[in-house]
Amino acid sequence: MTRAEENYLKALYHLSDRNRELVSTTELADQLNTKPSSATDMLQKLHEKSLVAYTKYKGARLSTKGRLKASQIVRKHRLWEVFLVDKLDFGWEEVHEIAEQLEHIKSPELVERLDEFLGCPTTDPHGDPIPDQKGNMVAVQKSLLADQTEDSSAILMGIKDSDAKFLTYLSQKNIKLGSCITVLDKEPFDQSMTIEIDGQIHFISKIISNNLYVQTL
Amino acid sequence: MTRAEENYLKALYHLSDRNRELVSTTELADQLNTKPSSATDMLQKLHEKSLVAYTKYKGARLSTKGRLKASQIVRKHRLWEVFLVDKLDFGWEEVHEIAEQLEHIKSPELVERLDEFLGCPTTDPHGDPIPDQKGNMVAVQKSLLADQTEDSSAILMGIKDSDAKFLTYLSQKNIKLGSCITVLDKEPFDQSMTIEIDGQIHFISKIISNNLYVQTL
DNA sequence: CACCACATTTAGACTTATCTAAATTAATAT
DNA sequence: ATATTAATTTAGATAAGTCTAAATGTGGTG
Repeated sequence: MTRAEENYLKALYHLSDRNRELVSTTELADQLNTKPSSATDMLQKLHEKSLVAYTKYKGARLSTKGRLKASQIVRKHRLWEVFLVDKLDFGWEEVHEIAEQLEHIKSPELVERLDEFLGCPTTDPHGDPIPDQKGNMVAVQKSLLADQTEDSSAILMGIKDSDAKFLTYLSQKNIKLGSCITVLDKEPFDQSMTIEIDGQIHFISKIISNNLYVQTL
Repeated sequence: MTRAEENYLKALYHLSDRNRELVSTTELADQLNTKPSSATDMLQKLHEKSLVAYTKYKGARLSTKGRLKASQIVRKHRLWEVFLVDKLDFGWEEVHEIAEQLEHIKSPELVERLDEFLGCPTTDPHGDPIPDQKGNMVAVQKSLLADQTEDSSAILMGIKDSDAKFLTYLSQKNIKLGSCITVLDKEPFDQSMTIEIDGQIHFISKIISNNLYVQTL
């Protein structure tokens, strides 16, 4: 498995997670910052290798074999993220790029020893579940902060789209996984919220609250 | 810096460490399991980039810039080896291959945090010194076990050529870095030795004793 | 049902790193 | 000093992954 192949499998894994449908070459190319023609080439190659079910002009889907491969890469990515945050004290906004590299290290033994060393975590620093060796993972019960009612409290469980800028924004406001969030006020007009975290008051837009997964208390 | 470029710099670093002379394309190619023609191509490329001083038909030597780059790769390699052995309980014979991959991870921040996490070690699990960020390292006072006299004792400080088979051989005999070795008998004829380690008696050939660095007590 | 707009694929080119085989240079021995 | 040998370099080919531009297919709309 080359690095490029792994990246395509991972991209398909993430895209079909949400869609459940066939993934188009354009979607795939966008996800990977490449051109559709490159995606076509790679899909044909991965189809040859039985990692992807692909029909010309229709789209692609991971095969069982491909999904397993992809989940193992995601597993590695998230375990390394836990390592970087828990052991090396990186901030959660700094780890994605480094984990993108570490996820390609080839050594099954290493993955399992790392897992054990970290105490077999089930979620990564952004709240995303870590697949086990077979690709299974615990389904975390997550709802959006945007859907919380006024005066309710909830625990921050995860981030929907964790790009570095957003994570930095959260860090600055001292918002972390596990933080208890109380909705003091919810504006019916634009759905912006006034929330309390650790005694601090913040005003957040719907864009923000729509990007935070919580578990209602 | 591509991975191939890094591997060539590292190979030059290791070869010129012992030689101190110009490195030939054949030597370099052998070290990397490639052909001399490939080495020629890469040397020209690295010369363009001012990482290597190379003159046609004569040989190559790292530039100051190239040596620094190379030492940083070696630094990463050895730090990761310490991580694998100290934190993940790998045997010293298992870590080289994995570290060959990890040494190419690009993140200066990661290296320094890893260093700190490991307690800023000065030698790797095979007793080789770990360069600092500037490429400096502590010169360990090492002599060969083969040169020890009868009835003397010494501490095992390092391995000269640490290939996996040899390391496995040592593991099986429970010979580790830091072990105290007493030379009970030295055969003048073939220079084979009878040694004692942790109360156990072993017979070793000159080939073995010539591959073990010790510090005389 | 034909046509248009858009998505998708193909064709051909480029880059990196490698190889084999041929040409060239250096070193050595007569 | 020259010829032979061995190392080295060059030339041309290959494979992976990407791109641009051109060709082709798909689906919706009038």
